[in-house]
Amino acid sequence: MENVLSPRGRALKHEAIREYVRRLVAEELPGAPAPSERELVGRFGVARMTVRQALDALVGEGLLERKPGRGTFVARPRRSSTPVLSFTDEMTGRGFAAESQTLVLRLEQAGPGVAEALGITEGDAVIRWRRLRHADGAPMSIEEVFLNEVLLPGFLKGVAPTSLYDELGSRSLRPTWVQDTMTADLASPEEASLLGLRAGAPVVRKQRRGLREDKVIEVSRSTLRADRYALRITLGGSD
Amino acid sequence: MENVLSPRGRALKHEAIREYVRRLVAEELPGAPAPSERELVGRFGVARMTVRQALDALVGEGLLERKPGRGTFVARPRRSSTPVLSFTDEMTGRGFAAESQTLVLRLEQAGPGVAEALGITEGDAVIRWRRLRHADGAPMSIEEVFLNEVLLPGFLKGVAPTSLYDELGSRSLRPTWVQDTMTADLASPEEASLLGLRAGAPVVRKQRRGLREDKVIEVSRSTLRADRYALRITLGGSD
DNA sequence: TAGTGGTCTAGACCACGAA
DNA sequence: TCGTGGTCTAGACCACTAA
Repeated sequence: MENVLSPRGRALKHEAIREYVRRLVAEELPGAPAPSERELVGRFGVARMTVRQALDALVGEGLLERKPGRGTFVARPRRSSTPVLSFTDEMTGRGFAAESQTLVLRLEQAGPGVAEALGITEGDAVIRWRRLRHADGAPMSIEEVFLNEVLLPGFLKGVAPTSLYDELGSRSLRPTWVQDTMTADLASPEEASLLGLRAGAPVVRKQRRGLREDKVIEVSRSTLRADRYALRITLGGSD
Repeated sequence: MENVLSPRGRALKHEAIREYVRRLVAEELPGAPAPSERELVGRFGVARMTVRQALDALVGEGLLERKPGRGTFVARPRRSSTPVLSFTDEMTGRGFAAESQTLVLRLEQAGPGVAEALGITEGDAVIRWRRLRHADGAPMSIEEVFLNEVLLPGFLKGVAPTSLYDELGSRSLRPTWVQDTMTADLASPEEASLLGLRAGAPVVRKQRRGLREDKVIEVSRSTLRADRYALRITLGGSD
């Protein structure tokens, strides 16, 4: 039987089995049994090693767990480290409505600091996007993002997207990991005015480098109201 | 040939091969070739699937990477999320000498907040340990840790350990993951005095729950000088 | 006792990369 | 062309769990 589905050639049996089981199990609760290995051998007419290869992948993903002598079961989702979220995702996740107001959106020449952080040359074109971000209508933070213009042709011509990360995602440029640096400081008069604070109120300063496959996609500086924002992170393994 | 090495019985061939390769490769630089699968088949007199099982484990650990058509090679260490570090580890890693001065170390009854956070009952015995922490001789932070006394019998009788995490490690209670919450604030007069700041200077407040296998080991509150401390974290996948 | 996952064999053909 | 990893077969015996 020939197969022309994937450009690379044949459909792989272990992939077919893996996706079959993934779909079967998608809506099951943790602890529900998955098909046994021998059952899948029968269903797909395949060697047991092939079934095991498929299940190994799902076990590696944390979707399934094996219990020797008992069977294979849907695993409870593993606690994981804090994922990379956009402001919008983060606020939505906390039950707030995220809005934002663009203060600056234009092409500039990269200064030395931004060039260094983005891994480009000083004077190269960068997109600078400064926004005042609200949660449930109240000002929350000032965010200034710098993007490498070369990676984002036509970015300025489109309507300003609501979520930067969604827009990057549509170009397959959503950062998959970030390096954040955070500290505390006092609000400057301008910041205080934008954020509705008195000058000298405490703020969180956050710098971010967003990367994908070791390429810097995004560099940003944010100033957040300390009275409304706490960073919550989970670090460490998943035992 | 009989084998009595492991209490469970036989030595597993794939484990033996895995550890053999791990040792071989331990001191190699990234990019160095690992033995080919067929070479290991010959050396161990074993089926190729068995060799693959051993190598799969090492690939899963990120120690090796396969390059189809070329071979198997030592992988460059994967960038990982920020590990769980003690204050001592963290300062040492940044090139500072870590010291600390105990302000309070005694048994108390858990208040409602601490009891909740530790997952015990209000009034249960907790160890409270408050320290002023220095880096290179200058005050850096005030840290207050609460520990479940039941898990740490005799903790107060011993000499106060330098590193809490080392002490916990010796009892197999070192947290393997932590939930941190951080925000910015202004130093109280007492904090300012201890930290050598003027009152109203910005500080970072960090709350931590340290866990091991879903059991809360440690709860802490720290106040850090914002002018000397920035939190650096890496989040996200490892592509 | 019957079923499960864990381990293991001794082959096979394929696509790919380097020489 | 030759060696590599990727896939796959059709069995086997084992320890363990649950009925």
